[in-house]
Amino acid sequence: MMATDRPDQGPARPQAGTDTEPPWLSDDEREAWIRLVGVFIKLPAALDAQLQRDAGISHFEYMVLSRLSEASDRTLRMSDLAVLANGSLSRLSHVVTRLERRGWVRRESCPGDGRYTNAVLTDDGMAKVEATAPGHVAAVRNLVIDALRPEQVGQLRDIAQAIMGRVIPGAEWYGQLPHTGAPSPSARRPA
Amino acid sequence: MMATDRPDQGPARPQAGTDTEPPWLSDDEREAWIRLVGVFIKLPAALDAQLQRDAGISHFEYMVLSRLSEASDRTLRMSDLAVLANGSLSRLSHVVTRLERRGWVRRESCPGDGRYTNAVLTDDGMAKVEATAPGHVAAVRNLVIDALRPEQVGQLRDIAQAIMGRVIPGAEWYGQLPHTGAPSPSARRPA
DNA sequence: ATCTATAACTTGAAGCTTCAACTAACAGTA
DNA sequence: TACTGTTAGTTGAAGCTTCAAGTTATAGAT
Repeated sequence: MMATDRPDQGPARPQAGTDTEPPWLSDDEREAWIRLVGVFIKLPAALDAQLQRDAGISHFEYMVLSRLSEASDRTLRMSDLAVLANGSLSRLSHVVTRLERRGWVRRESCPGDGRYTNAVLTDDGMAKVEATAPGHVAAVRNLVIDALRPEQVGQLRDIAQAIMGRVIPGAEWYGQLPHTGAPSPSARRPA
Repeated sequence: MMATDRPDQGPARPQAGTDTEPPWLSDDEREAWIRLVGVFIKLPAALDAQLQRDAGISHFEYMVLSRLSEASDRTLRMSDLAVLANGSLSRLSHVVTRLERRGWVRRESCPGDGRYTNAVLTDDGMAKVEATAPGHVAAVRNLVIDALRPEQVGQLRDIAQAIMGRVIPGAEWYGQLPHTGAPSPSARRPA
């Protein structure tokens, strides 16, 4: 079998800019990679399935509601919320429109600086989050946490952190606990 | 702050069927989880971006072409290919239609059992994979492998394997090297 | 032989995300 | 005051995935 029959591995020659790197993945690396691909395809689908079935919302919608519920005054700027929910501003805008129609979120133009828009979680939205959280956490525990030995949880944290450092260059803040780091600044009005 | 303000954590009471489980995630668990969420949202986007920019195909399309290129006679049953590429049969069918239009794949009704359809990689398709693989492997290396210490690669393999065991119950085969396990049986004709 | 059940696959519609404009609001400058 | 540039956010279209329904081909039963 030719080397080119192993396309998950790489070329016979290194890429430009990576002249010191081994060209292919080793068997160990390849195995880890293929399994990681399985995880990042199937796990989101499993989470979406649980949330859709039990609460009629997507995982992204859940994250939006969840992040808002954690914020002071249940309020966050659209652009801050987009970062916290791991989505683009455009995606968030569409989703907030849908959440607004369902009565869980409302938009407010930021007093003092009309360029900013705040998303605010309504009482109904808060109730929705509270009703949905238990099942979601149970799913996370069942699918991920309980599958791991205690020391693997720490390993996963470090590995995920390391990958995020490459995927979003210069984002060591990633995955910081919201109540650990400062909530995104000026969520309500500009300084 | 009420407990319900931490919706990524869980309810004050355990879920049905998990009576012995702690109801919330611990801070360590929560941190690992939030970072994992970042990975499975941002990493696929980064891979898609690289492949789209350099080759004009999605990561799923790449996996389809790649799996076919590894198969004997570059041929795989649609349903087997769907599993190997981590997708639904419906999704695969749509994608193969697009790949057929681009001349990289063709369909063949399985001789001997017309219920099965084989997808076959054309010469153009093979050339496409060979041209695309180097850049893709470089991206995988850059975004994931090189971000990890050697021992973390093995940890990642085990962790991903453990999670897949929960996400796809009874799928310990997951992430097996294609050339290690037998290729999906009767890819070309029924027994 | 026919009839039923089932598995593989396809298809069209609906919904969501992405992408590329486009608008709005403000800061800085003259 | 007007002009320019920048950033936040919105919007519509295009493309992809999902979902449910429909086809086709075969095995098994009568």
